[in-house]
Parts: sequence; structure tokens; C-alpha cells
Amino acid sequence: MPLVSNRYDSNRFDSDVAEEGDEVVTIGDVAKAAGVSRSTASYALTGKRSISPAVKQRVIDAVQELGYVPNAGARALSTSQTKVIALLARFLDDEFAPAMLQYILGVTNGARELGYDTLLVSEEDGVHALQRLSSSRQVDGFVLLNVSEEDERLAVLGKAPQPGAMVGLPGDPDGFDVFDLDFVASGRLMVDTLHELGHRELILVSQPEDVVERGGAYVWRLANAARERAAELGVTLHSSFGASQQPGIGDDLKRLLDAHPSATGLLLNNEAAAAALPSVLLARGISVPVDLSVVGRYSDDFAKTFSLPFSAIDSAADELGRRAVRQLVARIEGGDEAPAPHTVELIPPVIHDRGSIAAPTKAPRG
Amino acid sequence: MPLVSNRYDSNRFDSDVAEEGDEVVTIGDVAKAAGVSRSTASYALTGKRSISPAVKQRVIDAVQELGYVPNAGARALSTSQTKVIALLARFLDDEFAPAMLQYILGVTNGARELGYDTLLVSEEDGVHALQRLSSSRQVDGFVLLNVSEEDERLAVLGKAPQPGAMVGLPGDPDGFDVFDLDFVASGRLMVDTLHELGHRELILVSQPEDVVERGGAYVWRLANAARERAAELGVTLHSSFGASQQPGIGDDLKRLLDAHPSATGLLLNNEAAAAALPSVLLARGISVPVDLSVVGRYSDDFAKTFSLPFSAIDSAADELGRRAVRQLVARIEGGDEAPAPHTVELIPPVIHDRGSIAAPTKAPRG
DNA sequence: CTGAAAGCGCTTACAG
DNA sequence: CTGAAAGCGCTTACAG
Repeated sequence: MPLVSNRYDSNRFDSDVAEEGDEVVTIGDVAKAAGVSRSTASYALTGKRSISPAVKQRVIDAVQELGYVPNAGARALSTSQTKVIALLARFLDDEFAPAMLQYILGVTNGARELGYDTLLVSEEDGVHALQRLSSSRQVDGFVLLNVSEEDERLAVLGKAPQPGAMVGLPGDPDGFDVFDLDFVASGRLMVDTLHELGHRELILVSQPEDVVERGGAYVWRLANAARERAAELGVTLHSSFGASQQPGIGDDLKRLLDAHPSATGLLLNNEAAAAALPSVLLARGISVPVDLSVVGRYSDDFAKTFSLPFSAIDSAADELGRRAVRQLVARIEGGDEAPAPHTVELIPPVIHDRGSIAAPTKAPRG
Repeated sequence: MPLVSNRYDSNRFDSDVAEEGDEVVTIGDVAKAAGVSRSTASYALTGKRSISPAVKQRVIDAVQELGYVPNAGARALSTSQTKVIALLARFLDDEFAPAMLQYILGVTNGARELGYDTLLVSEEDGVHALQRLSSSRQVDGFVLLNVSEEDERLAVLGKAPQPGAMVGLPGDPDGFDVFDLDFVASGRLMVDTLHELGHRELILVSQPEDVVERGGAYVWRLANAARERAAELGVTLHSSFGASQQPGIGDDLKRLLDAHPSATGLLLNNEAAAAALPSVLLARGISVPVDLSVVGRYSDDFAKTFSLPFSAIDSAADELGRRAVRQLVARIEGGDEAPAPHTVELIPPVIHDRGSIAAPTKAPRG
């Protein structure tokens, strides 16, 4: 069954007739139809002045009938508010791209719920994009994703008239609203959890070293915290980096498992490692949690999509994106008054149990 | 080392001083600095009228010095062009979300290269979003992703004054610019390729049945084409649907392999199946391509991320997104003249060889 | 080759 | 409670 097609044969000989949907209806038309002035129509719709019920109803009826929707550009020009935020994403070669989608959806959905649309910016040069969008007044604020230790975008953001919120803890968060998973607590939690069950030798697989060098501080924040905690508890921790893709990461895992045959616990701060692990375990004949306990750190959606059978700290991507955008909007709409002090919110880690953690068995695996 | 922080202690007692970056510089300021009228400044910048070199240079210098960037809302209001397109994505439970990211990036990057920004719309009600953005004149055009057989968004798009392009072939593409992988040719190619090598019994695993019922026509387009081709060639084809997530899809694969022990080729039109297959093969002790030839259909990026060792037809997500946006922009900027006839471009399938296809061995597996 | 003015479609002080 | 008018910052016919 054919859908509606947009041919206008009937108009062929009457080029003055506007095409369907092309009649631009303005607030002037609404005012005329309602028999009031444009300002009254405007006030009736924005509610910024009390309007008599009768008049207000006439305006609303006119809007319905004419299908009036305010012109976004005109409104932006006169109010200096675009109701659009920019989402500056970064897709780096050495990171696991699919994980980014959850942050993005958290932001776009969160923004929409608050009446904002989201401009997705994926261009390489984030600094340039920020400058362009800020000075053209194209957006009311910015959400920065994948913020690194010394993120060049922050200096620009600090000078911009629009506020910004970010996901990812920079070296100096002063003056910004920051949201991130508490990676220090996460490292501790991983070690604590396994230690309590009796594990005494663990392997930690982090993201690739390039991620750290590029400023992905969360990698070493988790790793250092895990190492310190392990030292306190007298637990041996083999800390290492792993590739961000197969087959590299698969080889890394095999090598690590072979190198430390007496390790009974595996900690993963590396999505690719989690995705690769099932095959590796199968190949090595290692069963979880009997031979090896595993605890990861990735989003629940990620786990669901790939049905990763490992207990993991939820990276709370959707939640972080949502919180960032909420704070941003609060700041946009609050003007200079509302959320005065900038916040740094580190979400406490929560392990989502998928049955991959248990007390170690005495017999060594392999 | 601390980054630049945005404290303004020096301004504390002088609240009238604008904060850095808050001085709004308009074209009037540029004109004044260059000693010309605002219209001349405008013409010098847009190039829509010839301006004497000397004057033009003065204007350009003034722009540089003052850091002038046109106000997007004002420009949109006077030109009726926003330089923004809307990208209507859809994330359905029964589809493989990570695969969507490639389409999205193809569109945003493609748009940016042409001078457009992209509004990412992920809200459930695509029809409503389309209406809202169209009638508020917030965007110049639409790119629809994940278009289904009878997509309700098309009727709305057909009446909108802005043009639209889509990725995904609808039942009636009349009046729209459509881009998609040629799934019919893909089904044929899969069968042909294996048949030529001597395979006579194949298994096809498609996306879940819900995807088809919801209007994901590409599923049956590929499946039907494969079936017909197989019939022509005298090849046995076991066509089936598979879950879109593990562990369901893993179980499906095991069941199918067990049910058809003499099948020597496996065709996958299901990303989750491809991701799950390595573990299943390992568990069953099946080696590729010795015991089984495998050919899939998914994006190269997807294959790279998960290092899937299977030859596959590239779904060309990035390419499709880019083409859609290019055509859209051509239509936006061409007005009523340029690309008059609407196009339906089906990209011919290309198998990216990863060594998982070979002539079948005589001995049955398992 | 350039300038003064109108207009895009809103909102919002200013008057009544 | 309502209206006439100014203004947001651009672009672009209209005059010269």
C-alpha cells in the first residue's frame, strides 16, 4: 500500500498557491484570528503576563486551528535562548566506541525531557567547535564527554558566556560541573570484594596505556586505588594494560592468565577485555567462578548487549549523561542565582552481580 | 598543573564590567571599525555583492580584531536557513544498538564537512519530533535512520517544507531520497559465493522475527533473495531467525548447527549472531573455514571493534549516512532546481574477505 | 561600488 | 487587563 507521496499535480497551473505545509503562520496570524494584538497573543502563550481567560482561550483556539508553532530563530533572537545544547563527543581510536552511545543517549534523552534539543558534535577539533557554537550563540550550553586530565576544551569553555557540564573528571575541575564514576572507590571495591571472599592474588587489566597518556585519568585512578588497597590488605595485584581491540586484547588476556597461574581473580577496567574474555576462558578451559572470579567495569547496557556473564561495576553512562545535562539546564535557567557552587559528583560504584564472583578453590587452575 | 580557572576576582568590585567573552560583537561593530555601513560589511562577508578590495580587507581585518561571529538566530531569521539538519535516529529493543553509532557518525561528519550541524533526535515519538522541528523552522532538512517498510514518519515528512533523505528502503520510496545497502543482491551474493566454492547446504541466520514484523524489510529482502537463489542453484538453505542478544542468539546458533550437521556454510544477517559465533564455534570445536564457511553482513567498524574473524558484506553504515546527508544538502541548497528526480540508491554489496570462506571439506563436522 | 531602510518573527518594556 | 512600538542582529531589495 503506497504511502502519501508529495506530488502537487493539482497546483501545476497555479504557481502562486503555496505548497501544502508551506504557509508560514506567524503570531500575527494568530493575533488576527483571535482578534487581539500580537503582544497579547504572545503573552497568552508564554504566560508572562496575566491574560483574561476568555481572551486566552481565543488565542489558544487560534493556535490550534492554524497549527501555529513559534519560529525558533525569531524566538532565539529576541530571547537570547535557543533551547539547544551542544554535546561535544570524542571518538578516540584507542577507546571502545560502542560504549559512547550510552552517554550520548543519556544526554539527548535527558535534554529532551527538559525541553532542549541536542546538537551532536563529533568533529575532531573540539576546541574549534566549542568556539564556533559559543560565539555564534547557537546553543545555550555545552556538555563535554570523555573529558581528559588536561582537556584543552576547558580553557575555552571557561571563557564562554554559556555554561558547561562534563562527564569525566579533569585535573582541575574548578569552575565546572563535573560528573563521573568514582574510579578510586571502584578500584578499592573490586579488591575489597575479592579479598573478603579469600582471594589473595589478582590480575588487573586496564585500558591501553595510550589512553592514560592522552589524559584518561580514570585508568590510573582505578589502578592506583586498587594497588594501594591490595597493598594494605596484603593481596598480590598484577596490574597491566591491555589492548582496546581484539585480537590484541585476547592475546593479552591469554598471556596474563598463563603468566600468573595462581591468580584467582581477574579485574577488568577495559570493555574490550570483557568482550574478549568468554572466548579466552573457553579456549583455556577455565570456568567462572569456579576456577576464576571475574569483576569488570562497564555499562549495564553493554553487558546486556553482549550478554557478558561477569559481575561488574556499572559505569552508569546513561545516568552520568542525564545528570550532566540536568545540572547544565539548571545553570542555564537559573541565571546567576541558582546552583552557585560548581559541583563535582562522583557516583559511588555498585557491583551488578552476574554470578562471576565466588570464594577461590584451593586447586590451582590450568 | 592546574588548568585555567574561570574566577574573576579582579572584577569583583566592578559588576558593570562584562565578563570575558560576554561582549556581544555585532556586524554594526564591525562596520563601525571598518568605517563602512552595515550592509557593506555584510556584503563583504557573504560575498553576495562585489566590494572593492580595499574596503573588503578593512572589513575582514575588523572581523579578525573584534572576533566577530554572526549570530546564528539572527541569520536564520533573515535568511530562512539554519545550517542545521535533524538526524532522526531510532533505537529499538530488538536491534543491535552499537551498530547505529556508525550511521550517526557518518551523518554528523558528513554534515559538518558541508557546513551543517546536526541535531540528534532520539526521542521515541519520531513523528512528533519531526513535526515540532519542521514547523518551528529549527532545521533545514531531515535525515531519517532505520526507516521501515511502512514508516509513519514519511507521511509527515512528505508534507513538510524541508526536504528529507533516509537510510533504509521504505515500501513506497516515491518522493524521497533513499539510500540503503542492496539487500537483495546481498542475499544472492552470499549464496553465489558459497555455491561457487562447492557448498550445497547452507544455514541463514536473520535478525529476530520482530524486526521483520515491525517493518524491517531488509531482513526478508535478503532472506528471500537468498532462498530464491539457492532454489535456482539447487542449494539447500535453512533459513531462520535468531535472537538479537546473547544468550538467546548463542543458543540459537548451537541449535541450528546441531540440527543441520551436514551444512557447510553459515550466512549471518544478524550482528549479535556474528558477535556470539566465536564462542559457539569454540565450544563445538568447529574450526573456520575448515569445518564451516561463514559469511556475515555487518559494518567493517563493527568487525574491527570485535575483531570478528568472518568475511562479511560491509553494511557501509558510514558511507550510507554520508550519502544521505550529501543528497539532503544538495536538495536544501539547490532549491527547486538541482536534484529534481528523487533517487533510490542501493549500494552493491561487497564482501570483505577475512578468510572464513573456503571450499567445503568432504568429511562432515561434529 | 556603496548606503539608508525595510523586514524576517518573535518578545518585552512602555503606556494606557 | 490590553495595545502600539521598539528591538534582537542579521540580510537584501531599493536607490543612488
